[in-house]
Amino acid sequence: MERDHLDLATLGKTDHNDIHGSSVASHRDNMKYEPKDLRNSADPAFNQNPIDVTSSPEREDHSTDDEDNQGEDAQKQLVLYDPAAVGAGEIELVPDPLDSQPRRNSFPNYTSRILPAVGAFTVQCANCFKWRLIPSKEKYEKIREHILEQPFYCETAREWRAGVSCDDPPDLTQDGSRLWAIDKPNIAQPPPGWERLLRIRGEGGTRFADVYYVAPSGKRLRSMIEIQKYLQEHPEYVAEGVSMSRFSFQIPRPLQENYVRKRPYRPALAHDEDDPAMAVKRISWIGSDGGTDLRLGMPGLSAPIYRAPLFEPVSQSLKKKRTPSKRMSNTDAACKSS
DNA sequence: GCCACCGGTGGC
DNA sequence: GCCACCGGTGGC
Repeated sequence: MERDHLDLATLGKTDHNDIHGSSVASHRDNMKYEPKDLRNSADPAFNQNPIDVTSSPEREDHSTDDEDNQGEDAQKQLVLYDPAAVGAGEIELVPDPLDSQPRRNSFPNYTSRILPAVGAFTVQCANCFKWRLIPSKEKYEKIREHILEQPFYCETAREWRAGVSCDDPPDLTQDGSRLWAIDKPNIAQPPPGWERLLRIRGEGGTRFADVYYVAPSGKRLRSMIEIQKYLQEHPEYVAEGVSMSRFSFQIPRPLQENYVRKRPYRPALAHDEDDPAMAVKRISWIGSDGGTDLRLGMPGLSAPIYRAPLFEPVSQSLKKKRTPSKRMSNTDAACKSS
């Protein structure tokens, strides 16, 4: 059985003490795209999620134990789910026809199968941690855009669901019947007339998903550079106020470990490329690990459609891990991983 | 021929 | 490990 659907969820819990909402600047409105700048930008839309999101399904349903620690895990999450596994009718929202369109991959290494698609959008209440379904992709994007400064609460959902409160049961739980992934916070809404498409890749691939922007003309753009070129070629959009800061190609992160195949070891060319012995080692290492560990059809624990429990702790945020002084050399990494 | 989907690669 | 970019290609 294959998943053919996926839910998007936003984890809304924030540590209120950490909110300095005024920092969302509207700089970067020029056309010049400089990736280096983006990495160091204060614009959250271009930065790594600054706060860890550890999936905590057990915590989600009993909100008693240390919520203080949960406080800093304020982000958004995507939920991937298989409607066939959860039963029809539990989730009636069909957020986006484009995203929900059944897709089939055709790559040689894959048996033809349905690719996951976003099936619903959900956000976690910053107060009770319960998940609330968001009725549309547009609404979800709107909430996501300012989730750090404007946390989501169950009461927020009253806009489309009268009287809902933290006392109501959650709309969704991380019960293992869906795939969950972490979304990035504070991604700008696409400009009017544009669409931001998230395409989930098949399991066992080299990356989890791709983001495309679809211009009003229908043109699909897949990188900031392409956006920049397109805007330069179509100054009418710039005149309308479309700027680079309205785009982000950040993808969510799957909560399921091993959904994405690990990248094979990359030799440290700078250190050993002069050493013939090391060169041989490199070749043999790559050769021995170059197989396709696709992990497709990995049996679940109970029924075929269900999978092993999904909610391993997610890796720390990049920001924490990306401490240059702590990075292992590639040689060390090779030793560790073998 | 187009394009959606995927892998490779360089950089941090 | 993660991100960003982009080339390749099978299926339509």
